Amino acid sequence: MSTRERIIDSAMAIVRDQGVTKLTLDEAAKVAGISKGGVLYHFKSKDDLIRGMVQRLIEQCDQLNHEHYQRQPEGVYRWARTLVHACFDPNGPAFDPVGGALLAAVTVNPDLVAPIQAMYDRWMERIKSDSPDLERAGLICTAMDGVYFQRLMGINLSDAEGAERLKRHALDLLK
Amino acid sequence: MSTRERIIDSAMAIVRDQGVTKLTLDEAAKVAGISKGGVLYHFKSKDDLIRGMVQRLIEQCDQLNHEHYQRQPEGVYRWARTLVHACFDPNGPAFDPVGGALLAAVTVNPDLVAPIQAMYDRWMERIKSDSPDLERAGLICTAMDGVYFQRLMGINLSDAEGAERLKRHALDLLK
DNA sequence: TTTCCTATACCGTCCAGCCGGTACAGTAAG
DNA sequence: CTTACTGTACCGGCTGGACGGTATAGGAAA
Repeated sequence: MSTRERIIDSAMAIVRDQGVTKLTLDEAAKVAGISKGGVLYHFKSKDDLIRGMVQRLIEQCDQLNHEHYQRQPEGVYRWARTLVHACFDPNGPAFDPVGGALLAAVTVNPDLVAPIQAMYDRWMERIKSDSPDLERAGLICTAMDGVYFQRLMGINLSDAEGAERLKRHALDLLK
Repeated sequence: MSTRERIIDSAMAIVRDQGVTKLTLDEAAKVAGISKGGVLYHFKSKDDLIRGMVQRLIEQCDQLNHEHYQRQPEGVYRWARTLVHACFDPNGPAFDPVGGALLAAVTVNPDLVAPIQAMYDRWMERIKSDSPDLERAGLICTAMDGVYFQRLMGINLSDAEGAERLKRHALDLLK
């Protein structure tokens, strides 16, 4: 794996394990096993590093969505179903909150969220394209955001089995 | 209004207007019109200040919920309906992101979210008490979290009228 | 030799927390 | 009444450390 990728991994791990405020160039370098100079060679500023993290997050989300899309049977609500499955995929970025990048971005510089907004817009287009009842699909997608939000914040509205039931219920509504 | 309350107000305003990273004791003091020493007299540390902000947020949420609960007609899903109305109340803490306190808490010290978790637990108890279909109520509450999340992050899944339709759709499901 | 990558040393700034003070009550003895 | 004392609220300077960013040199591979 390239050094650049290792640095992003490290930054993600820091945000996940220690919190956003502990994400410093020094710490990222230490975790990645190189010096601060090395980090600053690959990312010309801290903002740039966060941009890289957000980029990574988006790529992982897109890839996961495409994987699940392929696996979903054709028919109405295919994209919405995809989103639900992706949201609950234990190996996806929705778990193991790689999405700490989001928090880091919002915290340090709200402008860095722009690419995420673009990702949302893309999703919304897809949802629109194959959802007979847009209100219903929208509600469920928003609920998926809620799930993600709770995980990010470390808040639990329901336990593990509750989450499983939520997922099934959402999918039931998309038949 | 007491100085202590004024300081919390100022801290909230800073998070809202300038971002979490700009929340410093100096700045809070400046906005509140007192000195840093004064701030530290009322809050013995920055964490303590944030605790105060979170506390305030919770009180506002609880109060808003009780107001809306009174206004809701009796019957099933009364608490769930309350939550939806509170979430879309333009004068509630869900708008005018006082909830920056949440972000501040998670950012600076994840432990400070604990009171929020307790608030969620209280809500969940209430929802359980009067919802015939718990899965349905849970899905909708989670969607409300999603709405809040999007507002916090400055992300829009849908526009203003889309939000209004979402609200109506949620309430239709709770009849 | 040139290019790519990494290490070391350093600078300026910012910030949390500390602390010695001030102002101003109230209050109680003399 | 007045003096002496006490507690509350607040001020503002200081310090030690952390952090972002720069400059520059070392070294390996091609």
